[in-house]
Amino acid sequence: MAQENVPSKDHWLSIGEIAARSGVAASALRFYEDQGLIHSRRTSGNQRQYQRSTLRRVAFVQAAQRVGLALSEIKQALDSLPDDRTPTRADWSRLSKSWRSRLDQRIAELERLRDDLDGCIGCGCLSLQRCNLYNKSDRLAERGPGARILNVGIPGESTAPGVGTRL
Amino acid sequence: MAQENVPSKDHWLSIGEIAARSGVAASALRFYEDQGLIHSRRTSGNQRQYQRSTLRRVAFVQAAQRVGLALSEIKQALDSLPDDRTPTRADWSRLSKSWRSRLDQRIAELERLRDDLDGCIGCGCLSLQRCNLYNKSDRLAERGPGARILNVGIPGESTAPGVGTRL
DNA sequence: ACCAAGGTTCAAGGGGACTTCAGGTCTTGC
DNA sequence: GCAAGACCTGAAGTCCCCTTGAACCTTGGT
Repeated sequence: MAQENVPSKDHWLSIGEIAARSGVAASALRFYEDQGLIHSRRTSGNQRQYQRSTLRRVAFVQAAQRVGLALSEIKQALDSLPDDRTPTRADWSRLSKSWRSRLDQRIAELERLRDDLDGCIGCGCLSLQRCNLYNKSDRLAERGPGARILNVGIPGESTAPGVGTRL
Repeated sequence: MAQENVPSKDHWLSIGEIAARSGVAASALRFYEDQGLIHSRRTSGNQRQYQRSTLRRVAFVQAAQRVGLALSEIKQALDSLPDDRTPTRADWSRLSKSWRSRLDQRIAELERLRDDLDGCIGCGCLSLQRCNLYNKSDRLAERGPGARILNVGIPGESTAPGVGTRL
């Protein structure tokens, strides 16, 4: 654990180093690689070597996960970065710009939720018919959280029960 | 005015009704019940009957999930509500207050994330060692793998063109 | 040369949040 | 009084995101 300050451009990092620095377990990194979120080259002895920029990719994955995105989506975003060369400032900038809107969206959503909570449940009002929480969260939650994302399942399931609104 | 305001206190709802009005599948409701998030009594024929207030519990669950809380955590919050009687304004108020701070926390977190993204990744800086994104995303803030927040509500929105390899 | 630390693959396991299925029961409307 | 539809249970299946384990190979320091 030395020399991390040395900006040697072609300093490749082992999986253990990436793990240590990103805080992500090596097993998770291998998993990410399987999923195509990160990439490595191999040493003659078949051990993984990552570019430094991988750290940033991993950080991005973590960040995106915190926002609630699935790995498959994150992969899509990362796919827009060049594999062949280290991403430039512009590359990341472009990517981050598009994600900012997602973040903003999500933040707005949470703020709305908070306000609704204060205004509706918080006040204990019983007029749930006009409650934002309800009107928001019913259709909003297409298919509950948990694991799957949009695409999965949702066979002819009824849902959208006319939004009873009447509690 | 509305008939449904008539305080027929003992109007119990079937699981199908709860499902229709909350937009949550009956199977999910049974699951929630298994997990102790909601409760029911049974008819002589062993079918579930829920109090109206269950709708609010379910709404709360949905809302909390959107914030990224795990069911177990949500259960803890709900456990502070009385089982035996319909929660009062004060009950909900107490609960929502504690929850609000979580929401605020989470919102702040996302804002920080957004700013970091702009400031660190966005700018393409290479000083990842001091990068907030890194120092932040280390394990402790996260409650581990498992419940992921789902990003619903942006079905058509396809951020990454994907095809062009450029975002 | 040796050995421990760190890596590799592949397979299976696990937690969270549900859904689906099979087979049987209850309720309701005609 | 009967068929259709709603509901019940328990077990198994699914998705996602990893972790753990077994068995073996590579690297690096003394």
